[in-house]
Amino acid sequence: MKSSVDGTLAALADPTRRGVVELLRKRPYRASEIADAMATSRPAMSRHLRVLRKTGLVEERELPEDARVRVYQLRQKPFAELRSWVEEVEALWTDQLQAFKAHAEQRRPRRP
Amino acid sequence: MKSSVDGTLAALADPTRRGVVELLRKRPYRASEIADAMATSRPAMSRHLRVLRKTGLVEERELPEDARVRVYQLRQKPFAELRSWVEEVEALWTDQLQAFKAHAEQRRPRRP
DNA sequence: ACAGTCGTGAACGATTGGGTTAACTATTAC
DNA sequence: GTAATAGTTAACCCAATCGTTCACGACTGT
Repeated sequence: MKSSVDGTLAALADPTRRGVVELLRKRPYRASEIADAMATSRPAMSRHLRVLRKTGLVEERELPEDARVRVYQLRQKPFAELRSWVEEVEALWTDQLQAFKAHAEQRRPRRP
Repeated sequence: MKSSVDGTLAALADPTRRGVVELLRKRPYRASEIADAMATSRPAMSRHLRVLRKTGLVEERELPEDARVRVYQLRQKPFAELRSWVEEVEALWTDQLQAFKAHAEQRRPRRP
């Protein structure tokens, strides 16, 4: 059973791709703009965008007035899934602390 | 400027390490228990735990009654930071959609 | 038709990352 | 004391990944 966040985390692990995500927070950008903004070559960026597409983090559409350019835009679903995964992990802390205290108290410190 | 989440995401990108995190949600475990649970060798797990330690995702402590064993436990801070990063990205969607609609409307479809 | 632009794909090289086995240290048990 | 255990470190191998350059197909403008 592979979690739905595993592709997302792998995609976001790369600093360039994370930069793309942060860029696309503002507004949709075309591929070449993204490459320029991240100071990477277009072939390299093309592959990064492919990864982001396959994991569903971004969505591509065609610009109506110029069929050569592809405009990229964020998709919310993977982020929502990632957030709920993190929240799930975080949810256990109070219990975790209780368990730790309970464990620590039943042990006596060893002598120095 | 490197974000505080970049180490976190890199650490969580590996399935084994993510498995460790999910295991540690329940309670603290000792290193060898973790290795057994993930079905990986102890040296391999040792290195994974080192990564998790350096990024602050886990915390190591010594077992009082046996100084050989190291018990690992989650730390909340990086998860909180990751969650707030995701929330920041998510926060822009309504604006994003508005921007998209505005953009789309000012363009007329090209002729077939 | 021709030149220029947008983006992708392919082939190469370099780097990184994870796994393995084999020492090695520190601690505990006998 | 010696033997056994917990965990890490070191040296090596293999696979995946990222960037580059070059070539290509699709489209646009003139």
